[in-house]
Amino acid sequence: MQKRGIDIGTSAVDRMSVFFKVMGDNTRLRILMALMDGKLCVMHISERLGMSQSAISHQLAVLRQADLVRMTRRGKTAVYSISDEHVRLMLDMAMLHVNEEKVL
Amino acid sequence: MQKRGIDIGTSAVDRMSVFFKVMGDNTRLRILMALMDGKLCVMHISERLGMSQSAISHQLAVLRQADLVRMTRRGKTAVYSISDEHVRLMLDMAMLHVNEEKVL
DNA sequence: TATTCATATGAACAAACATACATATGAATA
DNA sequence: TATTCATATGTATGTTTGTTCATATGAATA
Repeated sequence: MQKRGIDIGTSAVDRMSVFFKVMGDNTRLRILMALMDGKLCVMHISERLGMSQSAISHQLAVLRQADLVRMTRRGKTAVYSISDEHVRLMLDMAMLHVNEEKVL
Repeated sequence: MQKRGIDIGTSAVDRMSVFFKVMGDNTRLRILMALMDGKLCVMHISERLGMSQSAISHQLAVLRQADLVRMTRRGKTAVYSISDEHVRLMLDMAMLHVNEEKVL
């Protein structure tokens, strides 16, 4: 039977599909893009995307689990940032891909 | 309200999330990985993945719509191949990403 | 310690999805 | 043209998923 859902993949392809699946949600991707400009706390993200604190927090949990973002505390607020340069690179590349003119 | 599902995105982020969403399914990703080695017809893919012809065909339709694969006819058989070098590159990069040691 | 502020989490629900099964299409050949 | 082979497609179904609402956690301050 086929694995579905976001879970701990074992094989490389499993891990890849989890990675893409996590990226493949509009809200999560918009969160990541917002974080491309710099660290942000949950409230700011939720204001920026015009979405509830809860919705954002849930998606941040998914991004955290997938190790696409990191969290650090500054007093009461949780500050989120892009996890590493690989993620940045993938986002940049995907951006290029979707903007490229389809030749052929 | 939030867009969900695989549809024709309009903004760059929309198109990106569609791109990642299409990649983010185990079956579709395995199809793509199989095609990395060269062109394949539907039957061969379905044998290789151990899945029904119907399931594969449905997913190929999704991949085709997203322009991740191309189809050409050879007599009765439909031959599928990776659409372009961008897709290859993304797959290679994702592979590297999931295999990299996490050094904080 | 009690309160407040920021975030996280649990449960529930509607929407979206992947697959199976049955059937249709469509190209090649008899 | 009738048949066959390879693929595509429609429908149904169980599962997954994103959001909301309500509530819990947990750090800082009074």
